[in-house]
Amino acid sequence: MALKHSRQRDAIYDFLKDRKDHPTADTIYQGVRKQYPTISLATVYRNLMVLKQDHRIRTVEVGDGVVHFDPDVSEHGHFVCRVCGEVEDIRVDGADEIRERASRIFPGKIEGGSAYFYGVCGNCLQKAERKDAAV
Amino acid sequence: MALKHSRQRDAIYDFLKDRKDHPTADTIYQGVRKQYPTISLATVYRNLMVLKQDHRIRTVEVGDGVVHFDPDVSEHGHFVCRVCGEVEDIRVDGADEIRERASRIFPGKIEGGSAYFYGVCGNCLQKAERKDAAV
DNA sequence: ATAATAATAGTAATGATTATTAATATTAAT
DNA sequence: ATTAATATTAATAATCATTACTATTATTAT
Repeated sequence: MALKHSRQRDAIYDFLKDRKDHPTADTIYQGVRKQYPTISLATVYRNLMVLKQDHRIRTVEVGDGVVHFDPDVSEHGHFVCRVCGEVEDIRVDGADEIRERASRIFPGKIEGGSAYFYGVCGNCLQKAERKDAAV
Repeated sequence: MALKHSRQRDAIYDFLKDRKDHPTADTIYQGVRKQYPTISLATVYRNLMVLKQDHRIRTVEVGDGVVHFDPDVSEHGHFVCRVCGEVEDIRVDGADEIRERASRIFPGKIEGGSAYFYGVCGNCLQKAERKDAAV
């Protein structure tokens, strides 16, 4: 018996599974604390690692020095807004084609991949336009 | 006058510019120290940020909790070996096509992107095969 | 040469993550 | 259901990368 059931792990996964905003470990900790007031931050970290190893969640690193977590393990990329910092899913066809092409030219074995896009999100773009118009 | 010249910054860039192994700030620090024994780690970090803002280098985040630096700012992806941890450049055609397609479906403005591949590098793959053969 | 100020060295502080440990919860076997 | 084995937890200390601070030094425009 290598892995035992734990209510805390369930609560962590339940908190994360419906979210689309890629929260950090601390955000998850704050959220789960409402249901389990005595849960420890270390417990959150440990279980997030377990869930990742089980491929039930994935990590997203966007360059802000903090690891984000994503309950959607299907193939998709991430967009990071340089203004507000939000992380959004972005689905573009052709990723598997790129992966295949990469496998052909690469001497090792490619098992996975991830794509990141950077720029300004729709919301921040609208805000900037409104500001321009006001001047 | 916003930016003054500095020998330390030159030394940092010179150390990095010919390397293809994406060293970390600490590795760069250890390297530059041979020439500038009194250079400070904080100086290395600060100048790496300056060089990044000037688009003379880029950062590469591979999921090991440390930021790596790359003097090659041309469009290319990165492969990370899950066995030895090495980071290799990988150039696949079609990235701009993907970027364009993403721009079409995304409501914001996409200014840049980066692609990561994960797996086992050629070296580690050979080692594994040799090991299999030995058994 | 001088004045203005950007950059530095050295070090303290921060913040995210991981390690430690005694106590608790889960599970398999009785 | 009890027990025994052990995975998990809460609490907290420790680690490690990065950033902030500050008195001093280097660079540059005049």
